[in-house]
Amino acid sequence: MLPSPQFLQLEKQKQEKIIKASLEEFSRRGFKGASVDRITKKAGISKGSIFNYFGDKQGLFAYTFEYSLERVKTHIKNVRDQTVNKGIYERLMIFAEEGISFIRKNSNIYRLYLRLHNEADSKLTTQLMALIREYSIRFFTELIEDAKKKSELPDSLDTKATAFILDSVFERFLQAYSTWHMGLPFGVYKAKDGAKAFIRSVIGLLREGLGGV
Amino acid sequence: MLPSPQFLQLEKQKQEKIIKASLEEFSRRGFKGASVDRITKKAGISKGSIFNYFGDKQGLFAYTFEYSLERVKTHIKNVRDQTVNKGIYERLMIFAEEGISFIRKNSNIYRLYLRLHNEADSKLTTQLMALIREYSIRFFTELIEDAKKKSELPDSLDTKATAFILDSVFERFLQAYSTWHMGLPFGVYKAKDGAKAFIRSVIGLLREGLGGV
Amino acid sequence: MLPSPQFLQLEKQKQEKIIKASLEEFSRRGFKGASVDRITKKAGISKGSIFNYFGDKQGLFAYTFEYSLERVKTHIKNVRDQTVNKGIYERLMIFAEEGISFIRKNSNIYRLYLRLHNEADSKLTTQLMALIREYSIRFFTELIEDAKKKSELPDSLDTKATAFILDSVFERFLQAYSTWHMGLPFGVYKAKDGAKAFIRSVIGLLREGLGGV
Amino acid sequence: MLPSPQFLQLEKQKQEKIIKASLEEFSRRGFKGASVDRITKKAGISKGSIFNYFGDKQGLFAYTFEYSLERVKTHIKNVRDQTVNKGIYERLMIFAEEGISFIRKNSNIYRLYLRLHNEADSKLTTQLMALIREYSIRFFTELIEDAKKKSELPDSLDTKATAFILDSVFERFLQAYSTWHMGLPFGVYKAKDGAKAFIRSVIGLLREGLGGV
DNA sequence: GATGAATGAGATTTCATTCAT
DNA sequence: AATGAATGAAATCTCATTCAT
Repeated sequence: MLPSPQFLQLEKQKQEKIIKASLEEFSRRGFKGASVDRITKKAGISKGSIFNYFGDKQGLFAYTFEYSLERVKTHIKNVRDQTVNKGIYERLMIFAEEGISFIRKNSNIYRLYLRLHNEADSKLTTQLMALIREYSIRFFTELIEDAKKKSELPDSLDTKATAFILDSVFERFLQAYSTWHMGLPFGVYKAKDGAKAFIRSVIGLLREGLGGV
Repeated sequence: MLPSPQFLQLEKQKQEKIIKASLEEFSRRGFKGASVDRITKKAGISKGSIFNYFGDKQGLFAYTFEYSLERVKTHIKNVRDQTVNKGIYERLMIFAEEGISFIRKNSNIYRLYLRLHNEADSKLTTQLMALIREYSIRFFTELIEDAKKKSELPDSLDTKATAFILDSVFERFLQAYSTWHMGLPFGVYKAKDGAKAFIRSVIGLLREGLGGV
Repeated sequence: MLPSPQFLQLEKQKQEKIIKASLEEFSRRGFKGASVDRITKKAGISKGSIFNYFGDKQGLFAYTFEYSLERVKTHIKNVRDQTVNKGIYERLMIFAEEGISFIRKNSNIYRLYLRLHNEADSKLTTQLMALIREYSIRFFTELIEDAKKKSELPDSLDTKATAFILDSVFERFLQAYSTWHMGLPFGVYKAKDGAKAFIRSVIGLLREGLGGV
Repeated sequence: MLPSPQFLQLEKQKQEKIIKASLEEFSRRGFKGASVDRITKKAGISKGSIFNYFGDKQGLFAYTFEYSLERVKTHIKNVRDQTVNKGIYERLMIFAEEGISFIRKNSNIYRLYLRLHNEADSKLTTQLMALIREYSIRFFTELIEDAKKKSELPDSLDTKATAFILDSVFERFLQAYSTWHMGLPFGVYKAKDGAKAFIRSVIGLLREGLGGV
């Protein structure tokens, strides 16, 4: 899973150019569909070099994915740490906004994640998927437990079910936001701050409940 | 998107054998990973025929997908019609149970759907994804509007946001249930009726709200 | 080790063209040095076909080798059967003459055999070499035992050592004859019937012994 | 065929390390199969240096081979000189024993020689093979002529044919001894001094003749 | 209309050789 | 003089698609 020392000694700019090309190709075409040839051409390096750096196609994919995952984790950690003093609902709101912002700047990373559903045969992919889901669920679990401690949420709340709901809704929200075809049903997305307003409604609903008999 | 007349003139049994083989291959390996050769062998027909029937690999995939979608639609319609006289929360509960049951019997169809995330660049796949989401959202929208008419849900409820939440949570529930690696975080899935109990908690939470300050 | 049915259904002429091209390439360049591309071009078929027929490069090599070995075995069997009523020394002489004649017509087969020394790592090659040596030694052993039965050779003769000497000398003779660079030291080879005269001397020597104190 | 002055100016120890690594690689994998990378790593020098020293892979091979040949020549010369006062048959026996001993200590050199059969198209290899055979035949010719002078062998003996027989049998003996798969047919090889006893029988047979009508 | 052998573009991967440092 | 990262030609192999039978 480690690239060769040669790769790590490249100037950061070149490293990033390679990762970016790889990320773009894998996120648009999936593992099988991606062409190492296209990646090297996009990255402006030779075919031989990419194999020197990563051993084989799998190695390149694994590194690209881990690199991306690291960026996501860092992003999430940052948001968590910067909102530690705020209330749970405000935190969720900020988390959604920052998620949108992250996806806007890193659309390929999100697409790469969506791809993973696809290659479920390979052990590698299965493990990667498990990593992500675990990480995400754990994040929400911590958020909820923290809120209970601070008496922002009732102690009686079912943590697992709540984490599940939040994870589902937020993942779907970002997914809908990031892929144009998911956004179509929701005109609100087009309006300025439409997304913000929409997620605010959703969070409100989750808080108050749908109600009814 | 239409197979050739020759295909439609085959006896239904043979048609289904072909679709089943195709569904199995595409759902297990994705579009790129699927092998036309394996499909023809599993289906017991010649390589030439499959191209006569569907033009190319894409055509076979498209038809297989549409066929599967039709089955899902029929299933959903049936559940909707059979529960038209029940309350909204009971309907949701039955919908979840029937979803589990459908997936148990048609695991390949659900896997095929998950695969679609993967091939997002091809126009075809994008359109298919849009179809599904639209259909699913529309189903929940109808459910909610019907419940409002019957005064089971308050008129003031934001229909779009509610449909979005329900769609997110239910899709994720079925996804978690159908793929072993998603189920791991939730021990409840292993217990008899664990899934049922869990989704009941989730629906309860959605109804009552998370609460808190 | 069996080629696909498709290959066996080709007209014999085409089959032979392919084997001939393969034999030529492998015998001139060894396994590693041989290029499947060059073979297909020489044989006038497509790259895909050769893999359809033989699975992979190894399969092509194995079949080519077995095909050649079969021809050698048939040749040896024929000579043995046609000389069964002759004396041992006349048989050896005829065996040498027929060996020369076979090599003249099948120089590639002999070169392929010489190549095998080279690829001693691969299990396949090792097994093939063992096959040949065993076959050759067995042939001489039978010849000697037959001669003992007919009282042409003394019963006290050490069969193993004798078979070893005959095998060594005959193999080397054919080797020297077949590769121009081995022939150089022996001017006799150039003269008409020089080879015949030379091997006659050698057989005479083996029969009478070198003598001396 | 000459390495660059830079190579010759290296300390002998380093030169030998390089040749040893090269010999090991070429003798185990043949010319095509050998990897320059592995050689440089084993030798502890850089890839650039090996090309500075020997021009290209062929040059490295040629030098390695000549170096090895020189060691063989020296060995043969030593045995010849140290046995100059002994009888011809005793000399042959010692030659065989010393051959076994040499191969035991220099298995790579012998393997390299066996490899040469393989690369018969390259002019280089062809020339090298010719060198060896010529040298070997000349050695036996000298031995025989010397024995004739000393009246150990009859003047009437056909020198060329005799040299040919001895060369064949001794080469084959060493070959059978050095490669495990050649040794299998001869159980005698396994016993202590089995090889010695066997070659003694063979030499005895050559001296006395096979006999018979 | 059905067949399946033949095709060849394209994929991944290796490795001798070069050349800037 | 030595280094080793970069190169790219060439190798093996796959597989959707065609087309003669």
